Amino acid sequence: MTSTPTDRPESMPDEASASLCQMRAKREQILQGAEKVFLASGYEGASMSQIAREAGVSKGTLYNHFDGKASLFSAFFEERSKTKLAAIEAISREDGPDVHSSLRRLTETAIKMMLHSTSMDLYRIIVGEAGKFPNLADAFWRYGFGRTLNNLSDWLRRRSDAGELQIEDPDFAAEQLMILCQARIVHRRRLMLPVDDSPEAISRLANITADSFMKIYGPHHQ
Amino acid sequence: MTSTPTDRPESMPDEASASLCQMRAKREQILQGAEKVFLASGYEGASMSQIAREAGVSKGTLYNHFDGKASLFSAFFEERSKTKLAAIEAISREDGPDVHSSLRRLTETAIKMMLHSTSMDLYRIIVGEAGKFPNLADAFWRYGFGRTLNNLSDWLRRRSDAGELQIEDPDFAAEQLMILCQARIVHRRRLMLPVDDSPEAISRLANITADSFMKIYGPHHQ
Amino acid sequence: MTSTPTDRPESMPDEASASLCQMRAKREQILQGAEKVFLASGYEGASMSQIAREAGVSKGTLYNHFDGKASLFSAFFEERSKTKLAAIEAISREDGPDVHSSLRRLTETAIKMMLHSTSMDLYRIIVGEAGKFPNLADAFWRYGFGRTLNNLSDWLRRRSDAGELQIEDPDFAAEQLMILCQARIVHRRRLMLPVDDSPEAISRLANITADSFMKIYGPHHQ
Amino acid sequence: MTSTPTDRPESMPDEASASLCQMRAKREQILQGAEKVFLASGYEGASMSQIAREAGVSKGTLYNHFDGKASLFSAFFEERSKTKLAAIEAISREDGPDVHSSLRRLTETAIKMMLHSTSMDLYRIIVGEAGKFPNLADAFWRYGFGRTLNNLSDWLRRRSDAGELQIEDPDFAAEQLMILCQARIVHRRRLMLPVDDSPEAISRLANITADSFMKIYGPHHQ
DNA sequence: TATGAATGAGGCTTCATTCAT
DNA sequence: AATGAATGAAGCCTCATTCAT
Repeated sequence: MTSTPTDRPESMPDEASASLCQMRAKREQILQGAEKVFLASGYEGASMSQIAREAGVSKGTLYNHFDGKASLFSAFFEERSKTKLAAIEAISREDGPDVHSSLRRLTETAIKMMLHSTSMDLYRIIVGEAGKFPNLADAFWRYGFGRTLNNLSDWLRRRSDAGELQIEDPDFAAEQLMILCQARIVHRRRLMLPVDDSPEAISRLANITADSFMKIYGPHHQ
Repeated sequence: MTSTPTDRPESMPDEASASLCQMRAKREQILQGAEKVFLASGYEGASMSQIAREAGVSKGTLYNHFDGKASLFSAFFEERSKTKLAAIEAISREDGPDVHSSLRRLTETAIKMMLHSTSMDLYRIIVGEAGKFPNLADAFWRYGFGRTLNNLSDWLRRRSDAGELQIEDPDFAAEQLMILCQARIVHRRRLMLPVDDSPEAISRLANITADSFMKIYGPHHQ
Repeated sequence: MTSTPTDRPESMPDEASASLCQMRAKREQILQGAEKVFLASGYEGASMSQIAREAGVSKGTLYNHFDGKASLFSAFFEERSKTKLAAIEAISREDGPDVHSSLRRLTETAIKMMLHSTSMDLYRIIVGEAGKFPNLADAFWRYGFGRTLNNLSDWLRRRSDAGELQIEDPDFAAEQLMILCQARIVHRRRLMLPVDDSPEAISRLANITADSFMKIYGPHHQ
Repeated sequence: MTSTPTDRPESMPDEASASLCQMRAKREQILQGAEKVFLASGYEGASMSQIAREAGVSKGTLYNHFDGKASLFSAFFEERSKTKLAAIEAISREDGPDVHSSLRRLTETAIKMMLHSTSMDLYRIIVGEAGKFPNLADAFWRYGFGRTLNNLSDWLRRRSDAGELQIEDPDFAAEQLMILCQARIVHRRRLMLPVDDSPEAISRLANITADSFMKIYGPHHQ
C-alpha cells in the first residue's frame, strides 16, 4: 500500500525473483494435484505417485517442496481451508429493515455453502483424519465454520441491540442457527445418504429454519 | 429311523453345535480386534496383520472368517452399528405430565449419547469412508440416528396430539431437536476440537436446547 | 471264474470290505477332482482347496489318502496315464491283405489319438513338469507312446517278414511313422497354434503320411 | 539460442542417452534373472523375489521395468525366442551339387539345434504355459520352428525345381523333414527320458533320416 | 532444482499342511 | 476316516522415500 512504485527497481529480478516465481508456481501446481487426489482418496488412500502424476511433476519434486506425505497433506488442507472454504461474509448487506427475510436469505446461503462440494469433501477428510492430524481441524474451523459464526454472531448482536431480536448469547445463537441449517439435508449428505437437495427443497428448508429461529429469538409478542 | 418323535427337542448337542459355538467365538474375537484397529486407524490405515495380532489369531484365520479386508470392515461396522450404537429407546418413560422437564431429560440423554466414544468413532469412520462404503452409512443411520429419530418423532406426535406441543411435522421437529443437541459440544468434538464437556456444561446445554425447542413448538401463550 | 457263488459267505463283509470299498471310492473321487484341476491349471497352478472342492471332499481327506500335493499329483498322473492314455491296440485287426490301406487307417487313428484332449493335456502337463517330476514321463511313455510303438513295431515286423514291407529296424520305423503323424496338426496343436483339425484335414494328412511311409519302406518296384 | 547449427549432429550425449543406456542395462539384467528362474521353475513355480535376487536388483525395480509377473514372463519369453532360438539360416550354403549329403548336413544341424538346451527349455515352458499365454506360442513358432521351415521350404523348392527332388508341397515336405528329425532322440528328450545323444548317435540318426527323406522325395529311379 | 529409477518395508491374500473334533 | 478351522510362510504388488544424474 505504502510502497513506492519503484519498489525493487531493476537490480535483482533476473534470477532470484524469477526462480521464486517458479517455485511458487510449482508449489501451487503440486497443491492442485494433492487436492485432487486427497479429496478423492483420503490421506491413506492417496499415493505420492498419483499426486505427482496428477500434478504433472516428478515424484522427487514433491520432496523438494514438502517434507513428505504428511507435510504435503497438512499444507494442502490448510491452504485449501484458507482459500476454498466458504464463509458467510457479506452479512452486513443484510442490515435492511426486515430481519425475518434477512434470516431467510442467510439460512439459504448457509445451507448451500455447507452443501458445496469442497466444503463437504474437506469436512469428510477432516472428520476422518482428525485423529491423525489434530491440528488441522483448527484450521478448518478457523477458516470455515468459525469465521461464519463470528460474522453471524456480530450481526445477531447488532440486530438484538436494535431490538429486532432478543438474544442473550449471540455466539450460541449463531451456532444454533448454523446447526439448525444442517437438519434434513446437510446432515444426511455428510453420510452420503440419498436426499432431496433440489433448490426448492433447500429453499423450503431455509424458510422453516429461519421461522424456527425467529420463534426462539424473535421479539415476544405480548 | 428308530428315533422317538422327541429327538433332541431343545438343542443339538453334537459336534455341530460345539464347533458352531467356537466359530462364533472366533468371529467375535476377530471383530473385536478389527474394532480396535479400525476405530484407531480408519479403513485404509488399518492393516490385516495388525488386526490379526490384536485379535490374537493368525492372519490366515481372518480369511477363513471373512472374504477380505473390505468384507471384514463392513462386518465390523454393521455389527457394531447394530449392537453399540445407542438410541433413545426408553422414551415412553417420559410420558409424564411435564413436557418441558421430559425434554430436558431427553436432550441431556441425547447429547451424552452422541458424545459417547463409540458413537463418535463410528461417526468419524463412516463420514471418512462413506465414499468407499456407501451402504454402511445406511446401517449407521438405521441403527443409530434413524432409530432415535423415529422414537422421538412418535413421542412428539403423542404430546402434540395431547395438546402439549404444537407440531405439524413431528419427523422434522425430531430432527431439529436432535440437531440442536449437537450445537457447541458434539459438533466440535467431531472435529476433535477442545471443548468443555463436563457434566455441568452438558446439563446447561441440554437445558438451553430444551428451552429453545419449547420456544419453537411449545403451546402459544395466548 | 472258478469261484463258487458263495464266495466269502457272511463272515467278514460287514465292515472290512465295505470300508475298503468306500476307501477306493473316495480315492477315485479325489483323483477325479485332481484330474480336473491339474489338467486345467498345471501342478503349481492347482490348489489343494480347489481339488477338494472339485472332488467334493474335505481338505483333510486329501491328506488321509495321499501324502501331499506332490504325491497326489504323481498318483493322478500315473493313474490317468494308465487308464486314459490311448494306444493303438487293435492293430492285429489290420492284418488284412492290403498293407497300404491298413496303414492309412493306422495313421488316421494315430493322429486322432494324439489330438484327443486327454492325451494333449497329459502331454502338456508332463512336458511342463518333467523337470520337477522326472519319473512321471516314464509312466506317460510306457502307457502311451511306448505301448503304441511296441504294438506298431510288432505289426510292422510281421508285415515285413511277410514281404509286404522292407524294414530293417521295425522299432525305429514305428517311431518314424508315429512322428510323421505329428506333422502339421498335432505338432502345432501342442503349442495351441490355430490349425485346421477338421475330419477332412485329418484324413488327408493321414493319407499323405501313409503314402510317405510306404515310399520309405514299401516294396521296391523293381 | 546461441548454438551452432551443428549442434550434436550424430548423437545426444546428454543425460538422456546415458540414463537410457542404464535403463536398458537394468532391463537386460532383470531379463537374465528371469530367464534363469523361469527356465528352471516354469511360470507358476517362479517367484518374483527369486528373480529379483537372481538379477541382483530389488523387488521394486522389477515393477519399475515390467507391469507384473505375467508381463515379465512374456517379455522374457519373446525376447529369448527372438534372440536365442536357433533356426537353420545358412541353408543356401548347401546349394552344392550333392543333395543327399546336403540333406545329411541339414538333418544333423536340425537335430543338434532342437537338442540345444535353450530350445528345449523354451519348448517345455511354452508347451506347459500355452494355455495361459496363447500369444507366446506364436512368437516361439515365428522365431524358431517357423523360420526354419520357411528357409527349408525355399531350399527344397529350389532343389525340386532343379529336378533333384520331386516335391509337390515344399512347405509340407519341410515339415516332414523337421519332424522326422525329432524321432528317437529329440522327442524323448522333451520328456526328459534317458536317451543316447552322443555325437555318433546323432550323426547316425541324421543319416537315416536324410535317407528316409530321400526315399520319399528323391528322384524316382525309373 | 527437477527427474525418475532404485529401494525394501510392508500390505493383502493364498497356500499346503496340521490337528482337534 | 472325515472334517474344516487354524496356521504362518510365502506370493505378488504398492508405497514413501532416497539419491545419482
